[in-house]
Amino acid sequence: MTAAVLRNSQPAPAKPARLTRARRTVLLKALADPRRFELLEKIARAGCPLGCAQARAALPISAATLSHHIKELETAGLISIRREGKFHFMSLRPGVLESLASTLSALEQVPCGPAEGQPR
Amino acid sequence: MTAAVLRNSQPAPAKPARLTRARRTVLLKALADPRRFELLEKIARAGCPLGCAQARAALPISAATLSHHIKELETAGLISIRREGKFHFMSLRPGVLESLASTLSALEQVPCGPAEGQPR
DNA sequence: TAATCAATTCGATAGTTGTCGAAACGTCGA
DNA sequence: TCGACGTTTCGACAACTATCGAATTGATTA
Repeated sequence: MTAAVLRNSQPAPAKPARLTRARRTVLLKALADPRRFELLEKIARAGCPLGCAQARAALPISAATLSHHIKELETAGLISIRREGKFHFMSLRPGVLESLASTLSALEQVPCGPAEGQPR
Repeated sequence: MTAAVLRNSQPAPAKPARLTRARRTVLLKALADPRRFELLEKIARAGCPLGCAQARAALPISAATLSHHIKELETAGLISIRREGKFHFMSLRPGVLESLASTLSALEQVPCGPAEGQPR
């Protein structure tokens, strides 16, 4: 926990590898499906690599659909999969969400117009 | 201008109003279309409220499509529109992208496993 | 080798959505 | 009041995608 907190307490000084437009779109599309996001949440929250069976148990979808979503997340570069025999374990790829988040935040830095707070 | 700078210089101390799942999905869907994102970028970068005509000039789409995208962005709560006579001016709604960004970043705070940096 | 199990792929389907042209609506100026 | 213009709505269409059951692949075990 301390390590995580430390990593977090440094204000992440804006180096998360700028995203191309195409990549940004791919990421956003991958995240825009609610079930897929939920899956990603499970993977992220698990901390340790998550097995497909566990994912399966957590989501009310068929194996085929789960496989589809996993492939999407992997293709988008959001997760990586370690394949061990017939089991596959998924883990969050570090830094990717960070990059996207900072891309989004960057848009908020309005350079000029102060008035449009409540245009009402 | 000073007001905006001030508001911006405070580091937005991490309470950007937690998003519900539904809202998060709506936002992600709204951002996941490349043209719509581009439009949002234009609005954000313009600083001052952007007229439809300017948006129109900047994007290679028909008026109908533009209107559609504008509605999507407004429905998602990403922009607000000031309607003055026959002209409409769009501006970024402050804080929304921030909320989403922090939601995404929050997923990266792995609680336990520090080792899966490169599962290789 | 055969059976079993995990995961993927295939084929199909339903729902969503980005796009446009045409028509409609609202506002402004003549 | 009329016409011009900016924006929206309507209707339609094409492309995409989430979903599933069934068939397949690949690995483990009997």
